[in-house]
Formats: sequence, structure tokens, C-alpha cells
Amino acid sequence: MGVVADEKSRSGKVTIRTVAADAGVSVAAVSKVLRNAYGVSDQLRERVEASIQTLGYRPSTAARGMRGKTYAIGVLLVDMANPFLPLMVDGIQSALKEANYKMLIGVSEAQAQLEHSLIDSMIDMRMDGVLLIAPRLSGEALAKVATQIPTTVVGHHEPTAERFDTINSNDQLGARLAVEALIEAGHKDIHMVSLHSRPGGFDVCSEREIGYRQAMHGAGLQDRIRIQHCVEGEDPGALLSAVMAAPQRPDAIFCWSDLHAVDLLNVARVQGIAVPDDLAIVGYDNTRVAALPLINLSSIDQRAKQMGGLAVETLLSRVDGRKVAEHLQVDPILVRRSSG
Amino acid sequence: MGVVADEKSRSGKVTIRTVAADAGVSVAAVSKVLRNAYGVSDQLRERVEASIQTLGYRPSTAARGMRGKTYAIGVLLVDMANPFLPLMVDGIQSALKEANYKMLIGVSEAQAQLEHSLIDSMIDMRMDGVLLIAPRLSGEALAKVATQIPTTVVGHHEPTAERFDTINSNDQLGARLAVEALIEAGHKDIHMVSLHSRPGGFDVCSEREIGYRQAMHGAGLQDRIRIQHCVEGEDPGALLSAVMAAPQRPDAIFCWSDLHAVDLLNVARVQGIAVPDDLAIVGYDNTRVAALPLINLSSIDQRAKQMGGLAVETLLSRVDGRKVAEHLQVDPILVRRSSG
DNA sequence: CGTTCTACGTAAAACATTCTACAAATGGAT
DNA sequence: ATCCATTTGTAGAATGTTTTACGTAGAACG
Repeated sequence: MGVVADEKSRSGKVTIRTVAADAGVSVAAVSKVLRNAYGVSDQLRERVEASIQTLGYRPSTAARGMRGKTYAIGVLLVDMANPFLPLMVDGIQSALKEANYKMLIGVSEAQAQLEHSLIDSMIDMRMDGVLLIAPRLSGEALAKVATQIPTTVVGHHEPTAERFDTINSNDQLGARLAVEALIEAGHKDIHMVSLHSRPGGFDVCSEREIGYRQAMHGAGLQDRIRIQHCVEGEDPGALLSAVMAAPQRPDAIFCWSDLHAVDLLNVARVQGIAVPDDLAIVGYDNTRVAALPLINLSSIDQRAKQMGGLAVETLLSRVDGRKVAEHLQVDPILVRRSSG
Repeated sequence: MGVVADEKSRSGKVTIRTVAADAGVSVAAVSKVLRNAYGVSDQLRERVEASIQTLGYRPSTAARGMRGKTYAIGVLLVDMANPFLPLMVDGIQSALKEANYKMLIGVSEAQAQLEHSLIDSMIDMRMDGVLLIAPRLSGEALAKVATQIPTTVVGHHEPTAERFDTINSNDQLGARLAVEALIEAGHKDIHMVSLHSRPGGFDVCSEREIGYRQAMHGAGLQDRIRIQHCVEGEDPGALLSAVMAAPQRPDAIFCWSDLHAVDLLNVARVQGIAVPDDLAIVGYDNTRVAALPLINLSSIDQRAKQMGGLAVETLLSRVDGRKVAEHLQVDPILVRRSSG
């Protein structure tokens, strides 16, 4: 439609004014069509859209960021190694796609400083919102971020937070499911392997510990409760030795994460400890590795994809102006395999 | 330093002019300090930097993108499930950090269309360059991208490309190392499991197939060459059955990826095929799972971290104005374990 | 003492969009 | 016809940087 106006045709770049000239309308009109704002006739819309097509115009996110929305959402991951995250990201991606948003990911390597700088970066790019997955930042730091940009946090239990939303797996329930399954199978000395909590205290492990205690209490096993805290990156062999040498040697272990559970399972089998007969193990996250026939680890599935979708829904509603915080939970399920 | 000028203090936002006012200099001077451009005295620099500190000023990437550099690099991943990628990203991240760049990741889920749209998004954000890891895009499509933004591609063998740089593992060498190790261990009927090549044909698997052939030829085993092509997502059980039922039943398999090799290994062990006695297996990527005691898969290590660093170095030199393409390779190494 | 450099700063344009007024056109009611 | 309300489109300010072109002060030089 229309001939490209010569006005700007020398430079190769096609901007909003190139489109306007081509369609024979004002720049503002094109902008309106782009944002499908109020007050454009079908006729105008058609003309403009045709020009956009033929010219292959794409609005500059950078320029957009200076005034309006960028239709970009930043996602912050703690690392890429945890196999739970791809599932989550998958759910986020498809939900965002549906709403016509772009997703850009930052990886913080679990360093609070890098985490800060990435979030700043996302703010500086004028992204429309951020989705923080199991961030290392404290509750206050998160609240501060949330004053600058719409924020939804996943994997951070702080139901009293007012400035940002949280989406979580029901970690108490997950732990209960795991432990109850072990109890049902006749185990009594069930220990838990958890992660050393950070001072902030809103993390998922604390919740899972509560669930573990609940289940143990529920079965009258409260005096057999033992929680072993490990540090990230610690040698699983040493850990297992420690656990097995405990005053009351466990006949089952509930482990906060598949990553550790698989290591544990490996060490156990290598040391000649039969699983599940000598030692039953249930993990968490239902990762790909857990499903391998040689591993075959029972695990709690957090339904990461659903959580991702829910998180997007929540974030976008906040981007759209919701002010009051929402705190939602998704119920996990147990996937039974041969390990426990 | 100095009192904040009232001029703009009503609005909470601190922009470059807030800083300028506070430091008592012009906006341009601040910009100069920011980009450490020519023509600022030590005194001026100090004053400005002090103001930046106290005000907590951060330049808007969006605004920057409209004229100059954004100091942001886009990284495109094909998916997050392949455990090879975190290592790579790690190398990229640390190299970029050193150069004071930010990294934002896009995940394409192996869909060419999404890949396109993410790259466009990165261009639209006026990022300074893109790093494409094993993209699905054709050589032409990549060249087109490269005309719009400095581009370096990893895992795409196209040494004749002129508009973009490529960084690769020496996949021929890697395959030779794997196959030669198997030959050395006395195996003769060594099959290869490869990936169905896409028409474009610049992919890593084709290179590894060449290396496999070279090694077989070198040992006079050319008439025992058998390559089994599989499709992504295919059932490994069926694949292994097919391989083991082949006219010349193999006593060893070289597999293009740990992901498949681990599946293969599992199926083999479950079916009662002893590894490595009945069947030796060597994989590729030296992923975390390969190192698990219960798996213990020999594998080729691509030295992903080094590749990442090299890729960043290359990209940044292009961002800095290099016009002639560079095509570099990193030599992989063999990690021997019990599987072959 | 006048001239010419040089080093340091500045003013203002440019970038590509959104958005707030406002103007013009249309149409219905009187 | 006149008036009012609504719909449709426009001009232009605003956004936060970079960058170009220029001005100025002081030093060095004759």
C-alpha cells in the first residue's frame, strides 16, 4: 500500500515515521494502531497494518522503554544446573507467549550481588516486570525491588509480603506426602536431609522441614525426628556416612532435593547398602535423572509447569495495575518409584 | 557532594540531569565520565563520581540504546534441558562480567520461529551483540541477523561464513578420540549413534560423524562403519534394540551425546547387557550425570567453559569494530570411565 | 602584549517511541 | 440551520541518553 515516502528512505532503518509516511498518516496514528489504543477506525488500522507488513517494521523496544511498555519480562534464575528450572521456565515461556510478551533470562549463579545487578539491569531496560525464581535476596531487598518494578517471586514463602506476589509449591504438603509414603511402607526411623537455611528464613527447605515434622508427629514418631543439614556443594559420601552413623541409624531418608537424593542413592548402592531394603529414599522435584531406570528414585513432583503459568498470570495482572499482593500455592504430588 | 538541586527533586527518579545538577556540571560532562570519554579532568571525574555514588544513579539502558551502547549481550540457547549448556553459560557469564557487560538469555525451545523472535527482541532492545549457541537457524538466516547486530555463533560449523564468527569444539577430533579409545580397548564393531541432521548441514553431528569415519578408516575398520541416526525425543529402548539387532552386532557404541548415551546405558543394563563387557559406550559432553558412580560413562569433554570465554572474547572484539570473520576451534579431551 | 594551541566543558540536536491536548469531521437532535 | 456530542486523527512535548560542534580559559610562544 502506498509508495515509500522519500523523506527518510536514504537511511536503511525503518522507524515509525517510515511507516507513517508510507501509510500516509501521522506518527501518532501508527503508534495508536501498534498499541491498539482507542480511536482508530478499521480503515486506518488496515492501512497501517499493511504498511507495517510490507516494510517489515518492528518497534524499538529501547525507544518504547522511554515512555511506555516494552512487552518484555525478566526472569531471574539462581542457576541453570538445577534440572527443576527448565520445567519451570517452560511453563513461563508458553504462558508469556500467549500474552504476547517476550522473556529474557538472567542467571545469578546464587550470588546476591550478581542477582542485584541483573535485576537492576532488567529495570534499566524498562522491562514490564520481573519473575524471580528462588532468589537469594532477603525479604527487604525484594520489597525494595518491588517498589521499582512489578515483581512476582517463586519459591519464597513470605505470605505477609505486601509489595510483591509469591507463588509456591505447597512444600509442607509435599514433605508430608513423601514422609507419609515412607511411614506407610513400614519405615519408622525416617531422617530428613535438608539444606542449611539462610538467615532470611523464607526458603522452601524450612517449609519442607515443617511438613516432615508434621508427618512424623502424625504417626507418633516425633521422638525419631532427625534433620541433617548440609551445605551446598558438600560431599554426599561424607554426608551419608554421617547419617548412617547417627545414634539411631535411619531406615529411610527424605531428601529435600533430587540432586542430593541421587548422590545419596549412588553412594548407598556403591557402599553396598541395598535400596530400598536397607535404606529407602524419597527425593524432591521429580527430575529427569530420578526417572532413569538405573536410578528410579521416588520423588515429589512440584508441577513446575503449572507454577510457571500461574506465576505469569499473577505477574501480568500486577503489570496491569493490581496493587494488592497475592500469595498462591500449588499442590505437589508424589511419584512412586522403586527407591522408597 | 553538593546539595541536590531542587530542579527535579520532586520526581523520585534520578536521571543524568539530577547528577549533573548535584555535581554542578553539565549533562554532557556526566555522560563523558560515564563512558570515560576524552576530555574530562580528574577533578571533574571525581566530583561526578561522588554524585553518582550518593544519588545511586544508574543510567537507563533503554535511553542508552537510542544512541550509544547498552553494555548488554544477548545469549540464545536452544533449550535449558541439555546439561552441556550451563557449563557454557558459566564461561560466558564470567567472561562478560570481567568486561563489564550484562548477559540476558533467551531460550528458543528449538523452534526456529521463537528463535527468530527472540533475536529480533534482542536487536530491538539495542543489545550490543548476540551469542547464538547451536542455533536452529540456517546459515543464510544467521548471515541476515549478522547484518543487523554483531554476532558470534557457537556450535555451527561454517568456516566460510563472512558476516559472523564461529566458535566450535573440534568435533572431528573429539569423535576420533572416543573411537580410538574404543579401538585401543580391542573393540572392532564400533557403531555410532548420531542425530538426524537438518538440511542446513553445519551441525556438530555431521562433524562427529566425519571424525568417527576417520578413526575407523585409520584402524582399517572402514567396512564396519555403521551410523544409526535417531530423531530427538525418540525412545532409546527401540533404538538400542535396532542397534543390537543390526546385521553386524556392535561391541561398542560411540554416541553423539551423553543424553542419549545415558539412556542407552540404562536400557542396556536393564536388558542384562553387560557394560562394558558386552557393549562398551562412550558419550559426548561429559555431563554431570555421566560422572555419577552408577552411570560412570566415558565421555568427551568439550571444555565448555573455555569455549564460552573464547566466544565472548571474539564477540566483544567484533562489537569493538572488527569486520573480518574469525572461526576458532577448541580441542576437546577424553574422560575415561568404566563404560568404555 | 597579542596570537595560537590545547584541554576542558557546554549547549543543543538526535534517537524512536508514547501520550496529552487539541482540532476536525461526522452525525443526531432540536 | 444550529448546536452539541462523539469519533477520528494530528501536532508536539516528553522521555534519558549520546554525540557533534562549538566556546572559553589558560598556557605557550613569538
